[in-house]
Amino acid sequence: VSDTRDRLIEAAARLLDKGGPAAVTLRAVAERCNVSHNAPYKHFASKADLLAAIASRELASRPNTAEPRRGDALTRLRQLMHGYIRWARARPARFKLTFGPWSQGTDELKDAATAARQRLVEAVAAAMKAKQIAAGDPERVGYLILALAHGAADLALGGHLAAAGKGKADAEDLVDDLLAILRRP
Amino acid sequence: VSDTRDRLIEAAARLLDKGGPAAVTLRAVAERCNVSHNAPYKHFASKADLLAAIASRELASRPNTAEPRRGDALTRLRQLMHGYIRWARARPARFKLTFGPWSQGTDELKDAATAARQRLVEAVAAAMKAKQIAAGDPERVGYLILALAHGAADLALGGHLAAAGKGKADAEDLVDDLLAILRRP
DNA sequence: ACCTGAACACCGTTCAAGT
DNA sequence: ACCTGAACACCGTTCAAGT
Repeated sequence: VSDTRDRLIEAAARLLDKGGPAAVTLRAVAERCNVSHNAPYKHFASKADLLAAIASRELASRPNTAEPRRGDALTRLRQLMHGYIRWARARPARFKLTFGPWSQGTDELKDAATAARQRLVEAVAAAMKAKQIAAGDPERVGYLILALAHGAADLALGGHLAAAGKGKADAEDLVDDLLAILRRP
Repeated sequence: VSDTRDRLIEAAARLLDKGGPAAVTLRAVAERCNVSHNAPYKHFASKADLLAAIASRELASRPNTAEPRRGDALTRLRQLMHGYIRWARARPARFKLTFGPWSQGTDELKDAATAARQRLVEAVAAAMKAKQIAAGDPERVGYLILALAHGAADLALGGHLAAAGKGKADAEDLVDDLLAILRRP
């Protein structure tokens, strides 16, 4: 609602991208918005509250932009997950924050999470209907694919995935592996 | 090597479990070891160094204790991943720290990661040899299973997994789902 | 309703010394 | 080799006050 509030969130998110969690101080955020160092307390109860607002906005906006428009059901599902991984790689600090201890709490964030999950489940159901992957509970299979993409992205960020030699696989490869396995024989 | 060094790491890990990352201050760690508030600097170059030491020790010790002794190859593989998830749930702060920005760096940590990965690949290869899961590259399939377990555990910690109704699945269920899919028909 | 300035307790880090 | 005590700049948070 408040203009300053939005600017504070944006400035904080930008500091997060630039210098990691340690760079996000209320003083630096305030300075970047040309307000006094404790003006943020008029918009957020605490620093944790500001971080939660970033996570909430991120979860609400990110999956929408990554939504593909064309292609068959399986292709759309695949692109949805590749978009998820691309987001994690492009904004690792926001990705970590979104699934950190701030994820509990506000209704705004819960609604965003529900909406994102719903889009995934619909993509899975469409792929099942088109008989491009084996029939089953779309919600359960959706969680399976999401958990894999999330884990692959998180491991990749820490450098725990890129092995040398024949086993070499990046996060996108692992998503494709799972989708290939889920295909009907 | 130094006795004080080990005690500092242990005290820091305990503070991490108790109050999260914010509770780990060098001053609190030092106090708990009955040394002055800057004695840690004689053993670690910085706070980040101390945190990296926790991550390293965690990665080296955890997977060993969770190694199962009995059962067929697929059962051992399953128990290995269930142990991974149990670890994440029991010590969420250590789990997050281990795969945080501290994971890069020391050789000690890289060796620990390599050893843990090797154990997983061997379990996968054994299950393939026993024809309990479809043949393939054990390293690649190992990463697939690890990424799923890791992602399921991380999402579960944030409360992003436990949905109501028919799609309900906890992290262990998702591991079992994947192993079931990987089975030969 | 929104903001400022001073102040408090705390933290990471450094430095000069001590044994 | 390992530790202490004082000091510095910085941070989250609070409070009284201003428009």
